[in-house]
Amino acid sequence: MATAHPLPGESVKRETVMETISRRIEGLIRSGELRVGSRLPSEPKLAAMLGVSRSSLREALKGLMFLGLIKARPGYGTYIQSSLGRAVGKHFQWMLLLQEVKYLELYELRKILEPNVAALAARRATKEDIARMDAAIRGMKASFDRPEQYMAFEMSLHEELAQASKNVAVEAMLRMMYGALAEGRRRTLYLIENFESNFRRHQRIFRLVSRRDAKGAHKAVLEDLKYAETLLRQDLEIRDNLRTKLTKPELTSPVEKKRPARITKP
Amino acid sequence: MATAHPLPGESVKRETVMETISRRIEGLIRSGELRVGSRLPSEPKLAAMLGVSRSSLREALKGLMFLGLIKARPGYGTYIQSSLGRAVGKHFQWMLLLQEVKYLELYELRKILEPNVAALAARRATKEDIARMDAAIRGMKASFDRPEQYMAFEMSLHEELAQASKNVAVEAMLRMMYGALAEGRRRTLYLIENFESNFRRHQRIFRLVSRRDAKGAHKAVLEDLKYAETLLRQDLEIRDNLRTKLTKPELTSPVEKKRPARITKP
DNA sequence: ACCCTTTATTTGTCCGACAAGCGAACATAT
DNA sequence: ATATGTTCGCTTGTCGGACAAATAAAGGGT
Repeated sequence: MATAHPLPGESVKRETVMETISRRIEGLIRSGELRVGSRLPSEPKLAAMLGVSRSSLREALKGLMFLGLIKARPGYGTYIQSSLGRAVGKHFQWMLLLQEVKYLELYELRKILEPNVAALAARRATKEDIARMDAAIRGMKASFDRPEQYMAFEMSLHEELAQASKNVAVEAMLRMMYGALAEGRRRTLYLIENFESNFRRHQRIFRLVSRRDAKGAHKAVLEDLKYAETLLRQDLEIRDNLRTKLTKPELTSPVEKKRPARITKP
Repeated sequence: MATAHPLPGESVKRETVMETISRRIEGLIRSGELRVGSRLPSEPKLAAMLGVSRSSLREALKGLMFLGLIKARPGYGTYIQSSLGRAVGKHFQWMLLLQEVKYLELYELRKILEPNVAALAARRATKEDIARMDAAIRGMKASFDRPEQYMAFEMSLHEELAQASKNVAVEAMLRMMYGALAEGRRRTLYLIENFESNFRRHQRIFRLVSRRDAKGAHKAVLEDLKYAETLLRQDLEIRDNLRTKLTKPELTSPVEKKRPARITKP
């Protein structure tokens, strides 16, 4: 018959209602009828417009909601919102959860992205950007004894840096990565054995950015990441040693559930 | 009091069923009960297990489907699949659609990511990776007269480079960016006025990677991107001139739709 | 001028039903 | 006995209707 290969390409499946609605809404946006912030028709009306039931429409809208494209509030309506919300990082968080992304790989990605982002920020940050970074730095300095608050301020500093790069694509990428990174935040929290040392490195980065020293900021961020990576690597080795010693073979059985056979009728 | 800031965090809204189910499924994956490739219970059973109706469950599953986490086939079942599918780039495509990402910003991001990816690939590519890259190169050489086929081979070359970096996080980021880039593919297609010149630059990159010259590959990719960026910039200037000459002020009115007032009852 | 209640609208959830698709078991024919 | 067509149960896709919860605007009372 046709091919012996499994033919990885899509098979000839009918278009589902969800895809249809997705395309229709995309068309509405392309034509300019729908903009960011504008309100969608109510679900019954939209369902009538598209010629589908409200149930099917709702499933499609839920999909767009998961993507962060629209936001629905009961009694108020459904609105198109910027997709730069914090839901953007969901993908990466799930990938990390599914063990597809190793934690050290994220640090390699960070070493590629963040130094360049700092360099861009050093060139393009406005006075307001620098003021917000300064606020984050001062917040960090005042939170040596509150680890989670310290981490929150540090994260806001990184987000301000991303915003100061004045590149929305770069900002979205970083936000996504930070979302995945926050997933394992607890793992790295106790790694900061010395908050003052961590603070000094961040303060140095901030000063270089505020002085428009792009190359210096690039170098400082890279050094900071390398240092953090060594800490993480040591921690992973310790954990790995523990795991190999306490191995539990009966728990590692990858039982693959097969489709249960149908019960025969007598 | 707590803080004078507007407190950008979420307000105290009740958790919706969708979020609950999302968390529950996340828990099932964390506990190892669900792995990539394993089958979820059928919708009626799962709804009973979670104590919700099938409708609500389906909406939540639809959200996970949009994220590319699960895949459902009628009459067969719902399975957990790798999230590295081609649906990953949806976010970026939508952002580009919503005019949140400028096209030139994507090139700035490319200039940050791709040279480093090429350097990683030069260090880590296996023989099989290089063989696939060679196939892509040969495909490009044989497609000078078929633009879309040429672009397809060029894209596959870039994907092979990403895969050869042996970093899934980097690969996912690149895949996402290429998805957005493909959105404006037609715009850039005719910019390649000289396919042989484009081919030579790519061939040079491939040779440097196959010879394990990380620094050389880094430099070559950066030069290629700068060249492509100048072409794009010229094109954008031409388009901008046309637009300012043909300006239609009556179309620029950003009419913000307000919620329609309720009709008073006499 | 301020506060409370009412009311229409909108989204969230649930239920029941049927169609379409799939795979395994069964029945039949060659 | 092998091969082929059919039946059957299960699963997802779609539909329609119904009610609850939330929201904002209008209206009324103080």
